[in-house]
Amino acid sequence: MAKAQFDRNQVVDRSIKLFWQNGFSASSMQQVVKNTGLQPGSIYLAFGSKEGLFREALEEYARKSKEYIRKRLDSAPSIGEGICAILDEMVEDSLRRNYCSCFLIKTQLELAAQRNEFYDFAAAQLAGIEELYRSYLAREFDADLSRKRASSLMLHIFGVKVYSYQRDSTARMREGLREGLPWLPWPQQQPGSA
Amino acid sequence: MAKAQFDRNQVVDRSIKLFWQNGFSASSMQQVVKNTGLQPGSIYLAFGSKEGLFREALEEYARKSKEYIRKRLDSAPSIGEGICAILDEMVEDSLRRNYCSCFLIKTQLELAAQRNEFYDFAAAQLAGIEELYRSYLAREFDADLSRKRASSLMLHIFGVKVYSYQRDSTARMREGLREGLPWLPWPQQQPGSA
DNA sequence: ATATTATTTGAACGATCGTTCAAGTTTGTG
DNA sequence: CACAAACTTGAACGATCGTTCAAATAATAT
Repeated sequence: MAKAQFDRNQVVDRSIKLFWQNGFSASSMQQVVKNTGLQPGSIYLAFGSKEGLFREALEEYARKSKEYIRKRLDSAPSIGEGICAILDEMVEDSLRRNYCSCFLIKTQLELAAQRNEFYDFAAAQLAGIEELYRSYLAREFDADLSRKRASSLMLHIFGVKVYSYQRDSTARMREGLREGLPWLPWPQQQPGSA
Repeated sequence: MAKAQFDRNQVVDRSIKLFWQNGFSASSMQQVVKNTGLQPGSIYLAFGSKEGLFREALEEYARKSKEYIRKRLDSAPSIGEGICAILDEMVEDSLRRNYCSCFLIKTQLELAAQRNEFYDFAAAQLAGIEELYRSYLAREFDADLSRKRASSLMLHIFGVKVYSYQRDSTARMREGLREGLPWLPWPQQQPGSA
């Protein structure tokens, strides 16, 4: 009884990369074959279908995204400072050569018309991320304020994930975030030495 | 020399609807045939290719979007009030059964990985819309403030265009907009009669 | 009315899509 | 070592993709 000769995690990671970049429709199984090195038969035995592979990729991406937020906020001196750090890194990320927004957002926009399971999943995961932020904020603010600030935060995050495609947008985004989320403990701007 | 027997505007409008909903990849020429009533040959004589039709659809959508903003701001009592009205309508729009965000944003996200002419066009048009808002704001604020507020406005618009997919999000978006764009002349909340 | 040109028709093309499966290979078990 | 189970291989399938084009039709010019 031979065991799988490939690393499932690696295959899923490469599929995340492919689907994230090109979307579901524009990614072909032949590209998956090229990117993973597996033959069609192996992929279909392991994942069942293109949708099965996409599902696992999307689930893994969502899991990692939430894990990242938890890790960042758990290790931060305060929730607010943690959020500031996440946002700054998000803005920084838009400078990457192959910046491609957020896999969940892209999936939601691409598949909204079909209202299929992937759209539902992406929407639920994004709602889950808002809930995650809310629960952390609830440690420092009352329930009502936490809810309001979590949704305001998500509105800004979505904005950044789209605005990032604009040329030289980092400075404007940083400014916009500080204006729109004034309750966050943004680091004071250091005065110049002159 | 027979003239075209179809209404080009109508064909483009129906193509906008199709491409806007499903995206470029997931829209097939056979769907275009169904939705427009034209035969393949007629479409290819008139538009050259799927890309040619998509180009005309995207251009027309962008033209109409800018026209809409100009019309709304020109007829408003003040630029600020006009922008408030546009934003409120945008939030209202998210309640539509087949809400599908913004064609330019969706195109940008879908085709960013290929960095093709459509991505470039969508990015340029979105930048053009920011510039449009900036030029209107410049009538009421100084140059620097207009620039900052136009980009803050775009950040919020992008956020709304994604956040709209979340369930029951209108109230949260309205609140978030009023918090994030406090310099706009939002109508005072009417006190209850009791 | 006739010739000419513009447009429509729709079957058909090659390419690529997602997927299958019989045959071959590898691994674990007795 | 022999057997069986698990996995890999990769050619091939039918469906659908975007696109073409010869023939038919409609509209104008003379």
